[in-house]
Amino acid sequence: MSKQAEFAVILKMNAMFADLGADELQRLSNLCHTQHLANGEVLFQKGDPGDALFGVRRGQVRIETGASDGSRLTLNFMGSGDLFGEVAVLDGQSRTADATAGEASELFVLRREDFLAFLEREPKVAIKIIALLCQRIRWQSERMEESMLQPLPVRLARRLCALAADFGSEVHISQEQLGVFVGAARESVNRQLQAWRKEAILDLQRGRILLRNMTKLTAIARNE
Amino acid sequence: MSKQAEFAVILKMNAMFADLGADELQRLSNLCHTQHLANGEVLFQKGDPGDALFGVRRGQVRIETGASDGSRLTLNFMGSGDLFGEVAVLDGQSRTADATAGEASELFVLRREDFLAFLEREPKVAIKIIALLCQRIRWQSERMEESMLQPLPVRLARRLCALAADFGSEVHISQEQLGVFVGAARESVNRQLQAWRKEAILDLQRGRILLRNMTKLTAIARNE
DNA sequence: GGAGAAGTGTGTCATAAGTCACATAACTTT
DNA sequence: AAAGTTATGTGACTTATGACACACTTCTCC
Repeated sequence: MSKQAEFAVILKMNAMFADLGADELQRLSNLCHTQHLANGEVLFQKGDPGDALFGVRRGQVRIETGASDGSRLTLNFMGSGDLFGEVAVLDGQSRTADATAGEASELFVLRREDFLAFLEREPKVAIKIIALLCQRIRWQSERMEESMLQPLPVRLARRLCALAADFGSEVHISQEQLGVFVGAARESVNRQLQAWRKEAILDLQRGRILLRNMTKLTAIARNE
Repeated sequence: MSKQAEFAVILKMNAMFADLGADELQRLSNLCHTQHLANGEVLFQKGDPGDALFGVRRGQVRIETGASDGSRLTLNFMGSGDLFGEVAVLDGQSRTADATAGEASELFVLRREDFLAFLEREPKVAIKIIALLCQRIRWQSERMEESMLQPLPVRLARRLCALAADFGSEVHISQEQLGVFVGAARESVNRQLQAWRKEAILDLQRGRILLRNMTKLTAIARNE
């Protein structure tokens, strides 16, 4: 499968472009480039000009925001097939968060200038974009509540459930990363995981978490 | 000034429609209705169908989200001239937050069906809407960081500064409301305010806060 | 295979905030 | 003006979590 066709599939999967016609999709896909990232490499930082949209071909990219004091909060975790940077590509303003490769990755890149030119040629797409943006706004609000009003066990359970949906019952992530992910200290994460291990909800290995009892975990995620 | 003309001014002020032509604006304004709310009356709740956009003609409306356990977090505080419900009116999905009148209020109402019909007639406006939505997304991200990564004094100072910008140095709000506003217990708010009073940063009265030293307050808001 | 690095397990302690329980104080209503 | 209601002030206690410190276990690389 050509690079372009692969990108078209990613676009199609991502709701933003889900109901574009095959022809529109193909013309859009033809505009893409690719880019490689080493593990830990920074793709962009807060404040950088937002001049492209990215799709993950393989690998993993963390979207995170850092407070001035160094505490970080991971907003999202993009895996194969995920798109990000839609906002920056539309309005061209600077990035609101940092993006770092969580492992060696390859990305599809759709540059702003190319995308805008496309939108100009195909105004019907603009209408669909509005719906996507609304969806994004809603998603953000939910995320907001989740991360601040809920206690750590709930946040942690939710993250694990979300990761399980992407990667199956064997989640490959360090406790440190998981800590950053839910906005908590590594030690706190560890203690909670230990407690759950004693309840046979999961098992722990170096850099890996094996989810044993998703039923209980989702119950915790729903806040009992 | 007619009701419609007044609504047109509000629309014009609110960036969403800032660069619409006077003619477009007028046709849009003609679609509005008005609605009255008593103090404490609920305009809509999370989950209600999102079938309208609102503009505050006079009064005050709180946009807040409630966790299941009853803890609440006020996301925004809409005063005269503010618009809200743009997202729901565009995608028609259910409300993501609650809206309650903070005092007796009068609202402009623009119904979804009317608005969509308008957009269909004037496709150029759709493009401008995209920019607004992007802006909204960015604003939300900032809000998110503010409210969760910062300690209470910082959040409180920021809110007071924001309120001061709207209402001057005499902010008319109860400590209870302020607590809901920054997502903290009333008592904690009180203790912090007391501490600031001892430092001559502000003065307290029943239902009222007098800001004495905005310099220090903004310093705290910037996290020292 | 030895040295170091990276990840993990756990104890102790400090601290910010929430909760509860009142005591006032200030407005409202009758 | 008496009674009730709402807003505020404050102390005592609890709890969740972060911070530090350190032991122990894998992995990796020379």
